[in-house]
Amino acid sequence: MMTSIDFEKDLNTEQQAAVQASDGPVLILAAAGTGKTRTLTYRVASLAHQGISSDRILLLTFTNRAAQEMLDRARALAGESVSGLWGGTFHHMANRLLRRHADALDYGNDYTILDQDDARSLVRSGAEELGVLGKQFPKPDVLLSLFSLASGRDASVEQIATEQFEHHPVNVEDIIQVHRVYSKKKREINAMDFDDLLSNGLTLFNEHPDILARYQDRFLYVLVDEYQDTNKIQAKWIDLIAAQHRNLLVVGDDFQSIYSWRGADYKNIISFPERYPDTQIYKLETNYRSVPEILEVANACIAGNPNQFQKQLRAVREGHKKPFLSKLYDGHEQAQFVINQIMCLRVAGYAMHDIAILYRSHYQAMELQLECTQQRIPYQITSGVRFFEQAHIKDVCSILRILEQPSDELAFVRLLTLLPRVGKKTAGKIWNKLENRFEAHNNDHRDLLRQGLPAASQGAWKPIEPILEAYYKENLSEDPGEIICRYIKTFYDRYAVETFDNYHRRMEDIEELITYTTDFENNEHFLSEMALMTNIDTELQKDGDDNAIRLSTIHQAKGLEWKVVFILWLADGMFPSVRSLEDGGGEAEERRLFYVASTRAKDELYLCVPESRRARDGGVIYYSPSRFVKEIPIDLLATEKN
DNA sequence: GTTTCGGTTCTTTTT
DNA sequence: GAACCGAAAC
Repeated sequence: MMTSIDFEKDLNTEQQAAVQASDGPVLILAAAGTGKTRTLTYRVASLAHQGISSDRILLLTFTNRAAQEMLDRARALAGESVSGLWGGTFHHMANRLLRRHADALDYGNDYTILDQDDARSLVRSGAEELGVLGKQFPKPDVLLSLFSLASGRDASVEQIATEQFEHHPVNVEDIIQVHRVYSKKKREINAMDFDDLLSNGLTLFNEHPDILARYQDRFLYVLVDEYQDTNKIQAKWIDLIAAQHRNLLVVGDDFQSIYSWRGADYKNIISFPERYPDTQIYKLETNYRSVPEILEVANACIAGNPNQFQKQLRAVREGHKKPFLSKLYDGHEQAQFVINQIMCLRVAGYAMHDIAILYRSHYQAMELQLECTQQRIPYQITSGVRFFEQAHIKDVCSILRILEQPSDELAFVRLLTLLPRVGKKTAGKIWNKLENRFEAHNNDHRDLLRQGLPAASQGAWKPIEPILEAYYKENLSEDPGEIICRYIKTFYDRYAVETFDNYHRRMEDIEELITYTTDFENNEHFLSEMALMTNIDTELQKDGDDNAIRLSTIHQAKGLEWKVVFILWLADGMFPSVRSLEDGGGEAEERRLFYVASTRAKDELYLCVPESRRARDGGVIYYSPSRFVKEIPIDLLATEKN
């Protein structure tokens, strides 16, 4: 048995009650900063303590970061007794099941996972084939998010498209056609996008009761983090897998539901007690994170939202300072203000990494980035482009993909179009000649390929061929890093230096990628993991710069905390953003976003309210302060320095 | 007919 | 920074 855990000492009474809840459905309403992760990990440890074998516990999270943190903390607490735990994101779990059972749904078990980029090009080529990609038609990204919404809400594309384009002259029938072609193409190349992982996971259970029964029986306990962010498909899947033992514990905070745009349905959490009438409900309201002045602002801002579980954040910390409201002329002045303030905070003893600047959208941080660079203030930003979706990373992975999955057209085309004088058309022709399949160990296939290449690319292709052969001869499927190394040596290094102005940085990324491959036992595992891994900071960049301030979107800041937080662009139209207000529930969600942002702060919170912005045509747009700021009783805020 | 190049425009949020 | 579009180059 492991060392004993002192539940009474480590947890407050609210948390203890939740951790020691008896079997059956449990709903934990955990407000921001109330020790939600702590409660969940202690629950896991407590189950292990009771002698429940950890491989019969399923723990679902939303982000890779949350999964990692939870597993680490559970292990620290309960040691090896939790090592067999099944834990990860929904997408990971679905992938884990589908790798075993995809054949039951007429997929190959070696299916590829498409990221946003891949999905986009597939949709584009579908739309091109149908000849609908004119000016009057939505762009691939718009179509994709529409398909995604349909999938997540378990609704038809027709329904979502009709809703979405109610007031626009868009041919819904064409959209349905594109969706059909897109789905067909995915089948042809044996690929699933992120949504397919979830929906196929559900289909697997629905259509194969025998498989479902196995997992229902297996998982005695199912725990779900961030339940308010689940979509319909996920909720159904959870209900199914927990149906036999009914030991379903969900943790969430409807106040922090900020993902409805991708199909999250906070009704899942609201209606949980109705779906499970014997639910035990526990509320966590004691906040350890923030000073009372910050919590008062957070409570005040969220109180007006309709349809929610009533919760009040109760502070345990001592009073400090009121949040500071700063009215500024424009983004430039805002940047100046933030930087001046940071200087003061430094003098007051705060470290760089105690400070975060949060904003609605990436572009709202541009002026600040500029200013920080000029003033030599180190900053760390989680940028819009995700590590694994950068061109050079995808380039070197395309060779791994085509080796692993002969029907992966996207990888094939990507690989070939890197060669000189080979573009989409040429690559497509060769792919057709190969009858939509490239087996690298097949001599005929390689001959066909070579013959299809224009003269200008023959020289570049030649040294790549031996790598393909070596994959089989030397059994390199167990060492994807070696494939990348050889590929770089023979081709990509030269390509990169000729193509990218920031060659060195990109090659460093690739070096990191190679190191990263060693964590995986083979190419297949590596590829399917990295498709699900979107942020570098979760895995590759754990050792973030300790001496830098953090710039982040609010969405990416969820679950994190800093001593000092600045919120930028609190202007009506920027935050809440114009686009989010267009559809009905938009304002409430934006308000929750503001709530999430303000509850990230431990000691000090700064609300920045610029009143104008340069328009594209050179004019000036004026904004009134964000409605969220106006809603806060003025005496809760400080407006002058004390 | 294809590919490549150069200029222009626009950035929500994530697995 | 990357997606898009039109023009130049192969």
